[in-house]
Amino acid sequence: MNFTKTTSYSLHVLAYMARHENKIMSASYLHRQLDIPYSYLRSVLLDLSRKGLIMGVKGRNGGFCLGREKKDIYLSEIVNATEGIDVLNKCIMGYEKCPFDNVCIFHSAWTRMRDEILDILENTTLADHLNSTDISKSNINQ
Amino acid sequence: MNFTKTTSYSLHVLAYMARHENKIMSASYLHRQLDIPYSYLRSVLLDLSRKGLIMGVKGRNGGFCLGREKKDIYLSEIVNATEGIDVLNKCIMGYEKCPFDNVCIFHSAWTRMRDEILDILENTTLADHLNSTDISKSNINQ
DNA sequence: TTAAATTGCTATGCCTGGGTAGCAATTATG
DNA sequence: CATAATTGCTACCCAGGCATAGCAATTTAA
Ligand code: FES
Ligand code: FES
Repeated sequence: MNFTKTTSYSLHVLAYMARHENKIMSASYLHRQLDIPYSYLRSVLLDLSRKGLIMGVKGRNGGFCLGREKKDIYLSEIVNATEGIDVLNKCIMGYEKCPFDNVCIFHSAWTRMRDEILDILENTTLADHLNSTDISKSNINQ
Repeated sequence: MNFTKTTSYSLHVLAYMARHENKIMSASYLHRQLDIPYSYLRSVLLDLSRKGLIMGVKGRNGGFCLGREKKDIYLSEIVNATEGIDVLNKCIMGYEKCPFDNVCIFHSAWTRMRDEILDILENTTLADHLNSTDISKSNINQ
């Protein structure tokens, strides 16, 4: 009923990196700053790195930084890299051909919200995001 | 990002039963009518039965019928019996204190939709549902 | 009486999201 | 050089949603 934790973690990490640009941050540092389980954070970072959203720097004093400028990273790409943006194209009720003739009782509320979220994801970059919200100190679910 | 299949199955079964009230329907009959995998349908029905939403009748020609009058079964009870209605109280981004001060970028779209869905769930009975939608022949996801 | 159809119940399996752990390779520091 | 800190990578574990299969008990039909 909401984004996966992996997506949430990724958005947090990338937003944090955007806020402190040009700084190389290690997994252990990010772990301390964002309260994301270390081992899992490692695998999330590896994944984001493989997908080009961040760039890994090996060796002592190594770490990660944004793979592109923050004004060129759209939130939709992040969601796509984790759970895939298709989650938003599914009918809330599990129907196959939802958006068309097959209208359930939740249909209107669901599609309206879906369109709004999609619009936000596709038109907000990390740079925009910095100006609109403040998620520096996380209180993410455990 | 949407209701579980179990919830969807349950809503379908109960809506179908409401439409044909006072008729005892076996699992295999419902399976044929609603295209829900037989074995899984069995366990869903057992669960709904244990929770009192439907009533099981044993023996040949046995089956299930609504546990209460259709005007006394609210959709929220059904969702509660399957995945729990709490899914709707979480921040879409994984924040802890969503509805209060901690506002993420999706907050407005998310809470608006959430309130609408909750309102529908808590104020719609199976009887109301019959008058508003038609989900008799399902094309549910496999 | 025997067989068929049914629910009640339990055990099992698969897949995915979330999470842990460890090892090799790389780089900086003492 | 030796050690510490780091990423890259892989293997593994666990829980829950989804699904299958089978057995016992009950009831009806032939
Ligand atoms: S038919 Fe898909 S949300 Fe209603
Ligand atoms: S703070 Fe995220 S949806 Fe409310």
